[in-house]
Amino acid sequence: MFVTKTMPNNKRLHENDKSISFFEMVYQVVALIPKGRVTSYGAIAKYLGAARSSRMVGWALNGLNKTEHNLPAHRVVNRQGLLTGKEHFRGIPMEQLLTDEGVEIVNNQIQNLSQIYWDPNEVLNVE
DNA sequence: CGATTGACGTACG
DNA sequence: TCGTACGCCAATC
Repeated sequence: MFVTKTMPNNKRLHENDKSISFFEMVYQVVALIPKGRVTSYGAIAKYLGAARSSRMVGWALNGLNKTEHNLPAHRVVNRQGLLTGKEHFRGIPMEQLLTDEGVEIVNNQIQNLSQIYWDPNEVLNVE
């Protein structure tokens, strides 16, 4: 796995722990996305304390492509619910992965996004 | 080593 | 409401 020190069960893992990289924190959050739910690059970036680094989230996921991983990267879409990264998936298409989890997709657009949207800021940052 | 480029998002006109 | 500009961090050119 990519996680070496702080595990996902530790909330606010990014604030006081500088020992892990931005990428590793992205991987941790992605691993937490529940089945049948999706989140956005920006939401992850915001949760990591870098609200304007959403591009890096995508970049981090891109790094997963060249390596073996078991992360649900297909559950990360852009803010509009578009499957912008589908072209980068090898093997099973991103659209099928989501459909198998019960996510409705029409023309690369996730339906009822607001219902299945999973915001790490709300779920993981509950004080 | 500087410039460009991304699985994006926000700000501004 | 729509189009353009820029930021963010890391990797590639």
